[in-house]
Amino acid sequence: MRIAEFDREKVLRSAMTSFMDKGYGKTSMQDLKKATGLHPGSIYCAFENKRGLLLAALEQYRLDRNAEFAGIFTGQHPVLTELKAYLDHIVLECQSCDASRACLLTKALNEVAEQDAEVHDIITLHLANWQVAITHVLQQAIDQKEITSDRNADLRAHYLMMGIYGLRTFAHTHPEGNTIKHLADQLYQDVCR
Amino acid sequence: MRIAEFDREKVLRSAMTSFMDKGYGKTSMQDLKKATGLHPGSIYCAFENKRGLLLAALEQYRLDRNAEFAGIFTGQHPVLTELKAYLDHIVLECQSCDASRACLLTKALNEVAEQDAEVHDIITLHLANWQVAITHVLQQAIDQKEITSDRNADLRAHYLMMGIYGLRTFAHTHPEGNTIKHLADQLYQDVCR
DNA sequence: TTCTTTTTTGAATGATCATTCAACAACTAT
DNA sequence: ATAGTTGTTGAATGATCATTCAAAAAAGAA
Repeated sequence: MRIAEFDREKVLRSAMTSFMDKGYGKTSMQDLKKATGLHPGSIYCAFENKRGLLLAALEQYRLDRNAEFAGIFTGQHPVLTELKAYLDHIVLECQSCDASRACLLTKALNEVAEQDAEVHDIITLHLANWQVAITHVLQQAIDQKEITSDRNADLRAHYLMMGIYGLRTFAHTHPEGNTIKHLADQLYQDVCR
Repeated sequence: MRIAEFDREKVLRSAMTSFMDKGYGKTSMQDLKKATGLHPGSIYCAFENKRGLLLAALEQYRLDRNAEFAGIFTGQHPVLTELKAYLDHIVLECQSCDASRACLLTKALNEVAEQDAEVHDIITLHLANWQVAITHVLQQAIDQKEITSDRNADLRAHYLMMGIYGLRTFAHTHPEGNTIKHLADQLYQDVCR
């Protein structure tokens, strides 16, 4: 027996970053070797494929995002306060040095999901789980009378997700100033109206 | 002298479709040969490059979209009526058989603009022109008292664009039913509120 | 220690790709 | 008609890429 030497999480996060920076297709095994410190053979031994590495990276991404979500929606504050904090967090992400490094899910959805049914299904499932979580949050807000019930939580969640997708794309061409912040604030108002 | 035999617009639209279907990177010259009917040498003679073909296709896309825009915003109807028709048009596009074939600009922005400054600038310019056109439309609506002036045309235009970007991404995972239509309707209300 | 099993290493492989090029064909101008 | 110019053809080129593999190294079991 022999135990693998590398730190799986570190490797997966490096791969994630590479895939987000250059896209899956343009990230060569050499890039991945440099980024992860793993030689080609090791990658194939551990993940079977370049595609297998993507799948593993997507899973790690999901875990990280879930942890982030849980760290914000702790239930210690009013739901709407936490929702606002969540949106502010996303705004900061969009405004960060490299906005194009945003959301591996969306990126992979655009690039590879169209040609790979399994990847499509995985990403769709992740996004569906995210939607369920957001719907749950908004339902709580309705239950606690923080927002009215004349539009149900599902509709509001759909709209919020649409807005977040749009924010990220918009940020590609408007990284400067606080346009993103303004848009996020209005999105918040429209979702909670 | 000798005149090129192919129909430039047809060739560019074929290339556009290929790039939208498979992405720029995964569209091989063989794919382009099949799609356009042009042999590699002819493509290089006419467009210098695969990249040159992308630039030409982007320009054709811009022309087509401008024509489409002008065809809807004719000034023959109230501005808001035309805006609603525009959004309905986009909804149909999102719901069409292959929603992933949407917007070459957004697709190229995600895939190649990050690695190619010139492509980035071209796309950013196109999107900026689109934004100016939408702002103009909304300013007309304000001038004609169809909507209030308590939020200016620029803010409304930004929000509308964000929403349209979001709709397209959302459609990738929710092609079914009329979710997209509902979202577009609410977007319309929020922009015009 | 010695054997067995698994990982690591990095060069080799074969496929695919964008691009080039030289021969050829078509059109214009004289 | 003919020369000159330019588009077309499609095979050849060289680079890049994911993947494989055989040898070496490491770690636990005996």
